[in-house]
Amino acid sequence: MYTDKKISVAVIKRLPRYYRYLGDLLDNGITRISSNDLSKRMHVTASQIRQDLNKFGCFGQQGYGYNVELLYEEIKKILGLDKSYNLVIIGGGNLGQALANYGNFGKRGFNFIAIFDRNPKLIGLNIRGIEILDVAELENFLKTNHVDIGVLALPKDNAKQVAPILVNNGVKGIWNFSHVDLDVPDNVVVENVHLTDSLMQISYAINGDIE
Amino acid sequence: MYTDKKISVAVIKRLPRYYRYLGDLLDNGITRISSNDLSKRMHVTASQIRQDLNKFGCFGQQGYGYNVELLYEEIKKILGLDKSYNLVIIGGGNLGQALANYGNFGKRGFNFIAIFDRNPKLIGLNIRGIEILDVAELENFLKTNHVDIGVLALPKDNAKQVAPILVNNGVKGIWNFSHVDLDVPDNVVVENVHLTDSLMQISYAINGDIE
DNA sequence: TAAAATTCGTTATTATCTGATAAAATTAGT
DNA sequence: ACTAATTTTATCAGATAATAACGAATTTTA
Repeated sequence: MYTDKKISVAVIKRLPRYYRYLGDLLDNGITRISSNDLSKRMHVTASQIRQDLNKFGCFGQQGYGYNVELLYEEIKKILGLDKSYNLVIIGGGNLGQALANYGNFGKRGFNFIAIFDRNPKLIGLNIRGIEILDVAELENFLKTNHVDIGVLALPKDNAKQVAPILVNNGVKGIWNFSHVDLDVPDNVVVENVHLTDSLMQISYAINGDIE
Repeated sequence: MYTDKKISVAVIKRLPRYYRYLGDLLDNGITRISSNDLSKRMHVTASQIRQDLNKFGCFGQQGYGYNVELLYEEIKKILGLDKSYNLVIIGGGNLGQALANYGNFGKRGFNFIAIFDRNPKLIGLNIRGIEILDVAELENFLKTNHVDIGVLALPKDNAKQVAPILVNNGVKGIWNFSHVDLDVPDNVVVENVHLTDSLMQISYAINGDIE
C-alpha cells in the first residue's frame, strides 16, 4: 500500500522519462512490461522503477508486470498532463520566438497565448498567430486572462523585475531561462533552465576525462 | 588537505552557480567573502559551500574567508572555462538559430562555428555570420575542423542518426536538446536539455500544491 | 491441474549526501 | 604583543536516496 508522504524531487525528475519510454512502448504496440525489462531499456535498476512507481500507487501486478497503457495514463495524471495550461512568454527575442514556434508543447497541453517585449521593433510581430505585445500591458493582460505559467526569456535584470508582476497576478509557475535566481513565494514554482550552466558541465567533463 | 577522490555530479552541478555568484560579487567590488555570508546570499548552508569547494583544494583561509577573485578564477579553471571550445549546431530550425544568435555563449568561450540542416530552404541562410550548411557535409566538416561539442537541436529520430557521426569524428561533448536518450561511449559526455521534461515538472508542482 | 517461473510490493541494507561540531589558523582590536 | 572574534578545515553524526533481498501473488508451462 502506498503512503502519502512527501515525494522527493529526484523521483519527480524521473517521471517524465518513464512517461516518455512508456509512450514509445505504446507506439510500438507493446502492451505489458516488467520493471526488469524496462530497467534494461532505460539503464536504471528495476528496484528503482518499482520503488518510484510505488510512491504513487500499486500499478503493477505480480507475475505480470505493468500494463503499459494504464501506467502511461497514471503517470500522465500524476504529472498533471491530463489538464492544459496557458503560458505567456516574456521576452520576444530569439529564444522566446523559438519556444513559441516549437509546436510540440501545444500537443502536450501547454499553450502559449501571448508574448511580451519592450522593444518597439518586435511589438506587433506575429509568431504562429500570436502577436508580440508591449510588456507594459503584461499586468493588465494577467488580470483579464487566466495564465498558469510565465516563461522568462529575457536578460537577468529584467527577469527580476518581471517575476513579481507574474507572482502578484496569480501565475503559479515560472519557467526561467534567465541566468538569475528568482526569489518568489513558496506557492509559486520556479523551474530554471540555465543553459550556460549545462554547457559548463560539459566543459568540466571534457577536461576531466583528458586530465 | 584535499583528496583526489571522485567528485559527485551533485557537486559539479552546483559549481556554475557558485561561479555566477562570485562573478556578481566581483562586479560589485567585493574582494572577500566568508562561507557564512555567501550561504545567506545563495540560500544554501555554509557547510555545504565549504565542503564543495574543499573537494578541489583549500581555497579559503581561516579567519579570513575566501578571496573572491582567486576563488572565481579557481572555479573557472575547474569548470574548464579558461579554455575555449568550438561547437557545431545540428538543426537550423528555431532553436538552433536561437542558440546561434545568443551572444553570451561566445563571451564564455563557447564558439559556434557551423550550423547544419538538411532542409534546402535553410541551407545557405546566414546566422550571425555563420552559414547554414547541408548536413551531408557534416562528417567532412568534422574531419577538417576541430570541433569539441555538438549541439543537437533536431527531431529525435534524426538526433539518433547524427550522434554516431559526431562520436566517430572526435566530438567529446554533446549538448542534446532532442527529446531522446542517446547511447554513446563512456568517453563522450552527453548533457540533456529536455525542455518538455522541465515543463512537466512545473505542471506536477502546480497541481500538487492545489490538491 | 499442478509445478515452475515471473514479477511486484515491501523490507532491509548499503551508499551517498547534507548538516553540525571541534580543532586549528588567521585577523583585528587594544 | 596579546587576546578575542572570526572562519576555515577536518571529522562525525544524521538524513536521505539507491540498491539488494525476499515473501506473496500471478502467470505460464507441462
